[in-house]
Amino acid sequence: MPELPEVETVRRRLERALRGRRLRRVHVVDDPIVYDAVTPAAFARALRGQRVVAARRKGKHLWLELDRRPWPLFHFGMTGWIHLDSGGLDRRFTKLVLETDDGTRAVFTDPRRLGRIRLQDDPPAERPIAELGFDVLEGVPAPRDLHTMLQRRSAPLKAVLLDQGVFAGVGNWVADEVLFQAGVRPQRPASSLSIAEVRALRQSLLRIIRKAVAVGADDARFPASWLFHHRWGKRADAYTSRGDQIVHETIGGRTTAWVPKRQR
DNA sequence: CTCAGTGTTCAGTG
DNA sequence: TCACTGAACACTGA
Repeated sequence: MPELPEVETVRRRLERALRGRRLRRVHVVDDPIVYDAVTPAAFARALRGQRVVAARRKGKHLWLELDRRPWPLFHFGMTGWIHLDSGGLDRRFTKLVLETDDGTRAVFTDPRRLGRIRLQDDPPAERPIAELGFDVLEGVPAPRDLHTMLQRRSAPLKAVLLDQGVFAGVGNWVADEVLFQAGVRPQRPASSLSIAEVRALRQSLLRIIRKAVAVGADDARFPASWLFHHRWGKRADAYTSRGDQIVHETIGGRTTAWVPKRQR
């Protein structure tokens, strides 16, 4: 379930587990779809024996800084993940295992194979990270600047929130939660928002991202008032904690859960 | 058997 | 070129 809060949570775990450690073993699985523009063998060769300096992230992309380039870069797609607790994993979906000199293991898995493993000399300067907009944890523009950016976009706000070239790290659940908490209808043209609405949207975004990251993306610890707890399973009897009805429709090409009574 | 899905990319259109 | 839309990708689980 990888949107920014989930990826940031993995980044922090990886940094704690791998920082300063040497990669003793690199086990790769032959998968020409998940390994993008690099063969698994070449990927393994580049990593083996290197020391991990840091774990970095921008938007939903995660990479390891090693003491020698190139560096490994990960994107999780819809179903990818990196596990540090390798117990109970379904071996069918394992694409990569990194083992450090102290025996720690990090396992990349992805059943649906929409995730990507890459090898790059300078990830922030190369595609796809170079094409990202601002990271919604690190650098959301001031309300006036954000308003100016949105003025130029006629697409539904939901679609613009999902545009990684603008809001890097926002995914389907975060977008719906932001729109719900800001009280804005998802189908509104982005250009139609007033400065006051942009301010509310921005505040909701910051609050949601910071809270989700603070609780380690553990949804059981998301506030009870969040739409998140009620949005799953397109059931006609879905209601918010305040008893308002939730509707589901496709907006911006994605299933969108929203509350007509609260969003204008 | 059918369909939805916490994402991205590409083709087609205006 | 750019913005926008919808389909494609790939696969599991309900």
